[in-house]
Amino acid sequence: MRITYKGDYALKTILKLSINYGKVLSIHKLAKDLDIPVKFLEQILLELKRVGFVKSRRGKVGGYFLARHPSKIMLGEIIRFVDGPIEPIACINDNYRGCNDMYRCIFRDLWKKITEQTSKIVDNISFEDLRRRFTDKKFLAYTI
Amino acid sequence: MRITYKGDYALKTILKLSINYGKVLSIHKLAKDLDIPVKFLEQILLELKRVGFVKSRRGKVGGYFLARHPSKIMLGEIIRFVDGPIEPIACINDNYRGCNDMYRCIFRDLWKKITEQTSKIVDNISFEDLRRRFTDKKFLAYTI
DNA sequence: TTATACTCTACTATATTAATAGAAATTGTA
DNA sequence: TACAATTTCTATTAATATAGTAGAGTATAA
Repeated sequence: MRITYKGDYALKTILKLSINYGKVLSIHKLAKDLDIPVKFLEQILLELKRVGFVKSRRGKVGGYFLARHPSKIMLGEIIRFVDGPIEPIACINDNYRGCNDMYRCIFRDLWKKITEQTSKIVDNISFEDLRRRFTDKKFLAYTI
Repeated sequence: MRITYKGDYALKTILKLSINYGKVLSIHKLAKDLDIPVKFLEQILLELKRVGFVKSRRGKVGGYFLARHPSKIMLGEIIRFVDGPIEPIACINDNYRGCNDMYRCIFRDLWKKITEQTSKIVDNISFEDLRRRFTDKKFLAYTI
């Protein structure tokens, strides 16, 4: 697993929408507050919309909002969608189907173990959990 | 952490040299047995030599061999050297020095936890351990 | 002396990453 | 109805990383 800028942006955006659940936030507002290039965020949000994480409203008071409650969106879902599989190496995905490479097979168990451990973390934390952590930390100096 | 082809090649090469500890193997032999492009492996071995993982002998019966006993080479050392830090996201390396991005800070603990768990695996397995696993598996159909 | 092997520097092709550009469609409101 | 703010869509681009390839040079055992 490697989190790219795109993934980082997506996670921060979903968190922001979670904190503001119920409201509609414009791309411009999100991009400004999260320090993300507007046009890049635009693309990310369109993808997140197509797959059903967020919804949008056009026009004057338009913007984006979460399609589900933050408690129903797991961190791992966003990571996998934006940055691909959790696995540390590509070829583990098809479960080493037809693996006749003995050296690779020795490492296989390790990559699987790492994948399982990482998944256990990201698949058990929802954006509601993150939102709660956020408010608990009380970053009063910042504007939410 | 993401293991690239280069990293995969390096790991398999060190394992091969561990299994054949005490012998000298040529690039050609290694490349052929491990199915790695010769000139690519050449580069990788030079890097591994410069940093002291392997040593080499030139000339007619030349080749490469481990600079240390397999029990003294940890998996994580090779991974970090070839494919960089274990962290799933780049900016965690400097420990978020001067982090005034509250959204990032929320994720920070997670990336640290994932990093710690992964490190715990790769930093506690030596190539001697891997060699033992290999012989225990008794892949008799293959040529070691 | 020669065959075999490592050494070194440079080059290249492709994919991924991280954007940027601009025109079109929608919608609330004055 | 006009318009301003907003999303939508398609294309393009620049930079970097990845995965090699090429070729000339150096060392060494027999």
